[in-house]
This record gives sequence, C-alpha cells and structure tokens, in this order.
Amino acid sequence: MSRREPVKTRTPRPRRGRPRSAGLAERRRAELTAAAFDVFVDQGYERASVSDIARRAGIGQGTLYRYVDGKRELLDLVVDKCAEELIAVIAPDELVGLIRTGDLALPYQVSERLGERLFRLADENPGLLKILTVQAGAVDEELRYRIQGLFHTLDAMVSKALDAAAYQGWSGDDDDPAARLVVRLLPSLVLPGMALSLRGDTDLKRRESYVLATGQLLRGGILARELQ
Amino acid sequence: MSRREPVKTRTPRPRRGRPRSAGLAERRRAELTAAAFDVFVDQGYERASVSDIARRAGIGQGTLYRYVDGKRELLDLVVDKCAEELIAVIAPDELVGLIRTGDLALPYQVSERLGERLFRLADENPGLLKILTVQAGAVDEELRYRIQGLFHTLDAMVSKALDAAAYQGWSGDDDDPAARLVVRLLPSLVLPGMALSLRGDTDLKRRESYVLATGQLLRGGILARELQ
Amino acid sequence: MSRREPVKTRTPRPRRGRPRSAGLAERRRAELTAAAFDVFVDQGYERASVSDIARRAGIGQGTLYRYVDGKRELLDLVVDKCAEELIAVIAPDELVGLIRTGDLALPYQVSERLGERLFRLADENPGLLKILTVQAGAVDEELRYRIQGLFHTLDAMVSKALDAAAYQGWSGDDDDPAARLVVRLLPSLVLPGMALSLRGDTDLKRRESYVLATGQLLRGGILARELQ
Amino acid sequence: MSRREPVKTRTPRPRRGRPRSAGLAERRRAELTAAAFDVFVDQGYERASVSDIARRAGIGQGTLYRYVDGKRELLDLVVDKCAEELIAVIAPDELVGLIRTGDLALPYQVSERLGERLFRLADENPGLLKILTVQAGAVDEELRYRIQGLFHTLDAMVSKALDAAAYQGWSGDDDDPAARLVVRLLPSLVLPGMALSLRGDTDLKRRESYVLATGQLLRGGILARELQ
DNA sequence: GATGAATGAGTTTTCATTCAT
DNA sequence: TATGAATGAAAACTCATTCAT
Repeated sequence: MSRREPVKTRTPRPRRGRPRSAGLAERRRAELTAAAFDVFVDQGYERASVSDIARRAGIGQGTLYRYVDGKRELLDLVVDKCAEELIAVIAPDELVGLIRTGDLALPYQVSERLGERLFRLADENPGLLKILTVQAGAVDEELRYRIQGLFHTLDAMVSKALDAAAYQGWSGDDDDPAARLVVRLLPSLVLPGMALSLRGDTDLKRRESYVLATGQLLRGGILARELQ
Repeated sequence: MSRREPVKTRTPRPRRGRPRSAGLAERRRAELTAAAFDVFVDQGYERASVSDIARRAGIGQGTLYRYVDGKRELLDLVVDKCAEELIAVIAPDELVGLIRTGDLALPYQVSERLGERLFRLADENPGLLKILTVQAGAVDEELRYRIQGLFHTLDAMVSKALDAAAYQGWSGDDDDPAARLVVRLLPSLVLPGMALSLRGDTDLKRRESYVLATGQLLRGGILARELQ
Repeated sequence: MSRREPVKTRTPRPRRGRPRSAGLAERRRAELTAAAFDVFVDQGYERASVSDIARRAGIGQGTLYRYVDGKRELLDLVVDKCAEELIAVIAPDELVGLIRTGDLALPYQVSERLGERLFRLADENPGLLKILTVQAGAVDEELRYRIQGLFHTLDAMVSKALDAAAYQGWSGDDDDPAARLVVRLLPSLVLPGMALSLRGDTDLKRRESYVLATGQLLRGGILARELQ
Repeated sequence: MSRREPVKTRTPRPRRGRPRSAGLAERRRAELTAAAFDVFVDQGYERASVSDIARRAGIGQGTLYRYVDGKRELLDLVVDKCAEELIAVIAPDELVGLIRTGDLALPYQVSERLGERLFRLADENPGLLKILTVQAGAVDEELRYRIQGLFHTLDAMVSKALDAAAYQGWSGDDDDPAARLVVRLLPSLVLPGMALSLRGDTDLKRRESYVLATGQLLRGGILARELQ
C-alpha cells in the first residue's frame, strides 16, 4: 500500500548483553507516537515542536532521538498508527464475518454499517481524521501518497467484503456495480469532508446536518433500489 | 523647531515628479497572489518561504512588503482568490438562470451539472482544491473556519438555486428534501476528498474511478426516484 | 567648538542658468530639519524612519535626498539647530549687555537670570533638551563629543559674560572663583537631569520639586554669601 | 492515541542522565548581562546586535535565547544590574550608620560623602552612568520612567538617611529644608550631566573641572551657612 | 541509558538609499 | 525637479538536531 513500511521495528543501537528491559524501545516509540499524535492534533505538524512532544511523553528531548529518527519519523509513526486504528474501526474482516453469518443480508445494510462506523469514528476520535486528511496531507507529496494508499487499501478491503457477500449469494439485482463502487469509496468520500468540518463541540447542528446529508446520500444511492 | 505643530503636512504640493503609477499596487498584489498560489501549492504554506514567493513574482523580497503585509496576508489573499474562483466555477446564479429557462428541468440535471462543474474544476485547477482544503485547513483554526464558511456559502447559494427551481414548478415528488440536502452539500462532500486524491497526472485512472463513483453516488441518490 | 561645521550651506548639485528659486535648497533643508526634529523627539533617532520625516515635511522621500545627505545628516542639522536655539535662549551676549547697563548688578542675579532661562526652556521646548541630551547622546561617540562641545561653548560664553561683569566692577568679594565656576557650568549641570525627568504633563509636581531643588542649589551656592 | 488525555505528563521519572547543572541558568544570565552591558556601552542599545552580545559572552546566538527572552530583556537586566550597583555605591544604609556613629556629624559632611561616592562611581564605572542615563533613556518611555523611578528611590533613601541624622540631633539650624532637598536630589542632578561628559580617558582635565564645579556647588550650598 | 545544553542554518521583516521616469 | 518604486543588507528570533556528561 504505502511505499514506506509501516512500523519498521528498529532497534536504534545494537546492544550488548542482556537487554535491561526487553520491549523498552517499542514501548518508548509507542509513547512518543501517542504524544506526537496529541501535539500534532493540537498545533499541526509544522508548528509542533519536538521538545513539546518530548515533554508530553515525559522524557528529555535528547532521549527522544534515541528511539526515533526525528520529527518527520514521528509523523510517519503517527500516520501509521492512525491508519491502523482507522482500519480497526472499519473492520472489514468483521464485515465479512457479519455478511457470512447473515447479520448483514443486504447491500444497504453494509453501507449503513460502514457509515455508522465512520460517523462514530469522527465523533470519538476527530483528531485521527484531522491527522489523516488535513494535517498530514499538507506536509509532503510523499505523505499525501501514503494517505491515498491508505484509502486505496480500505477500498480494497471493503471490495473484498463485498465480493464475499456476492459469493455468499447476493442476487444479481442486489449486486449492482455502481452500489459497490459507492460503498467501496465511502471512506475516502466522507472522511476528508468531515475532517474539514471539525470545529469544537459548538457546531453540532451543522455537523449533524452534514452527517445527515451524507447519510441521505448513502441511503439514497443504495436504499433507493432496495426500498422502492 | 519650537514645539510640535499639530499635524500640518504642509499644503499638499502640486503633483510633480514620477507619477504614482495608478493601479500598480493592485497589479502587484495580484501578481504576488498568483506567485504565492503557485508556491503554496508546490510546497505548502509552512515550507514556502517569502523569498521564494518574491522570486517567483520576479521582485525583491523588500518590494513584496510594500504591497503585502507578510506571509500570512498572502495566504489570505490566495484563499480569497480561490474562494472567488470556486464560486465562479460553480456559478450558482447561472444555475438559477438555467433552471428558469428550463434548460435544467429536473433535479438530477441540477446535480449532474453541479457535479460536472466540480470535476472539471478538479481537472483544470487542482491547486485550487489543494489550497482550499488540505493546505489552508492545516494552518489555523481561523482559516479552517473561513473555509467552512465558504462551503456554507456555497451551500446557501445552491439552496437558493434549488428554491428557485422548486418555485419554477418542480412537482412535490421531484422536490425531495433529502435530494436537496445532497445537492446542497455536494461541494463540501466531494471537493475535500478529491483534493486529497490529487497526485500528478499519473493516477488518472484512479481519479477517474473516484469521479465515477461520486457520479454514481449522485445519480444513484437523485436519479433513483426519477428513473424507477 | 564642535568638529563639524554647523550649517554647511551646501548646494546639493551645481546648477546651470538662473536658479529657479534662489533659497529653495536652504528652505527645504530648514523644513526637513524641523520635520526631523519633531519625528526624532517623538520616536527617537533609531526608531524614526526617513519616510516619516519626508512625509512630515510634505515631500517625497526621494526628494529628501536631494537636499540632505541622509538620516544621519538630518540628525546633525537638528542638533545644530537645537544648539543654536539653546544659545539664543541663554543669550550670553544679552547677559553681558544687562550687566553693562547695571540691570544685573550682582552675581546671584546673573545666576538667577540664567536659571530662569533654563527652566523656561525646559518648559517651552522640552524636545530640544531631549534631543540634545538623551537622544543624540545615545547615537554616537562623535555626537556626544559635539554636545560636550556645545556645553563647553556655553561655558565659555557665560564665562566671558562674567569676565565682563568683573571688569565692570564687581568687588573682589563678589567675584568668587567657585561661584563663577558654578554659574559657568550651570547649563551642563542642570539640563541633562531635566531632560531625563521629562515625562508628559502629568508629573508637574515632581518636576517642580526638581526645579525648586535646583533653584535652591543655585541660590544657596551663590546667594549664601551675598545675603548673609 | 484515543482522544487527548488532559495533561498527564506521565509520572515524573526518576532523574537520570546529564544533571541539569544547577545554577547554570543564573550564571549564564549573569554572563549575558555582563556581555550586554559591555556591548551596549560600546555601541548603544539600538546599534548593538544580539549576535555581538552572544559572541562577547562566548556562546552561540541560539544559546542566548535559552537564557534570555531577547534583546529587550537583556537591556532590562543590564539596567537592573546598574541600578543595583548604583544603590550599592551610594549605600544609603551605610550613610545612616555613619551618621549614627557620629562619623558624619554635619550635613555638609553628608553631602561631601555622597558627592565623593558619585564621583568615584563615575571614575570607576562610567559605563554604568552611560547606560542609566543616556543609553537606556533613549530607548523607551517605559525605560525612562523606570530610571526616573530609580532616582526617585535614591531620593527616598537619602531622605531617610537625613531624617535619621535629624533625629540623631542636628540642630534646627543645621537641618535646613533647602539643604536637605539639595542633598536628596544630588544623584539625579549630578549623574546625568556626568554621563554626558564621559569621553575616553582623554578629557580628564575637563571632567575634573566639572567635578570640581559640582563640588563647589554642593559645598557652596551647604557649607555656606555652616562656615560663615 | 538519559538528558539538557548548545548551536547554526534558516525564516520573516524593516528600512536607508538609489534610480528610472 | 520631484518622486515613488525597488531593493538588499542586516536584524531578531526559532528550532531540529547533536553531543558531552
């Protein structure tokens, strides 16, 4: 998907003897990633300072460089983590499962399930969206490509779920190519717009109408045929 | 000498010497805005340097400050210009006109027209989208609000067009609130995602499928009822 | 006195034919000097900008350079003008005259007269003091030397007046070397302190007590012997 | 990741690694203050550059900003230091002590002591005077006010010393209000003038006569009554 | 391992002066 | 003659990264 390997478990320096604490490096990297996430969400990548991140992680800024290559790598880690969480939230495998068990019997149910997840995500972790779309996208071409890659991956996964469903026995009528396309691209269609709309908690009304509209859009597209 | 006389800018002498070449300031500001647009699209706001912009505009960096307050004002100018162009492209007034003349007789035609415009914009001026969504959104809360405001304005304009259409005599059936909501929010739904997808000219195929999906989505949503 | 010649009536460029307006250059230089005085008093030398001065003088900044060598020369001109006015206020020649006519018959009368003049000056033209002591003194060694030279000149002039008085027939008792020294250095003793004390019009009380103290100092020193 | 936990700077880890060398900050600030003092005396505040100061302090200019907020704070520090030293030199408390022990029995002795201190100061630390009067006064209204405040403080301290003396038993004759006023304002009267007169070591003769005159002035004012 | 100290490259901005018209 | 336009040198300041301890 993306050209950089996601996590790259690097041991920063060859160590001799028994490592004092085995997973320390990984733990530190995780803490730093979390800290960086917070700071990037707050201030944006460029305005964020490495020392802010170190402070938030509770370590010295020198220490930071023992576990991480620099500011840019922190952003990569954060984006990787966000991608991971995004996929976890969308959970295409679970989707396949639900389709298999018959819990999601019709295409429009798939789309609703997906939409619901996406909106919940936007509610519960708006920072993730901000990072993935607005913030990281503004840094580099390279990063923008990676994020495209992520949405591409989501697309592929959802597509696989839909394939599974088709195989499971959706009627030819139900399995409309246009509908499939829509469901597949749902995340990349909906999320960036939502990220841009994220304000404080103040403009719930506007957000609701946005959410509503998107819902209509989905339901309109998919439900239309089913419901008529 | 004595103590300061109040203001007394002397009697304004009759104009002599090099005439204050009229309109220069506006021309320079326009040139600078264009240069800044290019540079911001290329490098992003934060990485762009004022001297890059001046160089691109073909003037010294000192000169730049004669016409513009600084880097931030340049961004404001660029965003304003983009907003202006975006509205010009969507041309809601023209939409109203077309509805009045009967050239757009059905809601789905309105949405198609709108969609077509948006896609053409993304084709012809991808930088505009990049600025309006990814780049400027990453700079400031304030700027993010302005851009939300812009999309809000578009919403209002399209809404007005739809009102006109309704008044023009769409049947109650045609004038479905859900469809209206979708058409209204089309720009804010579609554009950010497209901006994020913008690569070089290389990934036309992917973009096409994106465009196609969105088209389906629209057509699905609106057409559904008309076609059934 | 100072190492630079005060006014240096320079015609900035050799002109051919009948000069259009004879004293123009001098008039312009005078206007510029006045404008520079105002601006320097307001903002201080370093913070003052040449274009402020040109604007205040009602001419373009390009024009300014036709009559004046640059910012630094403006300061020189201002200092020269201030020096001139300071000497005019103290008017040592008039002092000699008054002594000759018997209007000032006793040393303490000379000192009172002088003190009165200095205080009036501080009241009526505080900017002059600010320039001569605080502002110009902070710019250069050279300028500080010139101002020392100015006070030296005042010293010499007052000294000459006192010589005249002595010649006129002050008794040996009256003509006390210590008193002469005090009177001579009165300006350089009193003025810098006053300049530093100059605030707005608000702290009149404090200034009054300052003035009073200085008066006491003078009167105490000189009057003491005469009055007892 | 998740949404930002409030603050949670982790549990403050046990101190390890390079110890935050205690007192370094204060030492650096002191070094920088000293360097800034030298540079400001040499070049004046406005002409002095931050990198000059850093170089003189033997550190990089980036380092400077670790310990000091910027150029303006350096000036504040320098002025504070000067004020402190000025008060230490005048040592009003010691004055009170000397009066109590009878070492200074008469008002004129107080004034002589004070004068002697001031002249010694001008000899030994002329830069201090330059800063406090000429240089800092030219920067800001605010700074001018602070310096007025300093002289006001000195005034108050000397005044307290004189009160103590009066209480100690100066006769009503000795305790003349005019004389007290003079002694009190001695510093603010004398120092600015001296600062302006400060050249290199070349003009000792002139400075001596200045000092002499001021001495005469004092002695004349105060002694007059005692000696007659 | 951990850390804070150090730093210079790079950024934005100001403004005295020159010059084409 | 008069002028505003142009400009580059210089300044203050920030911060990611390195390194001695």
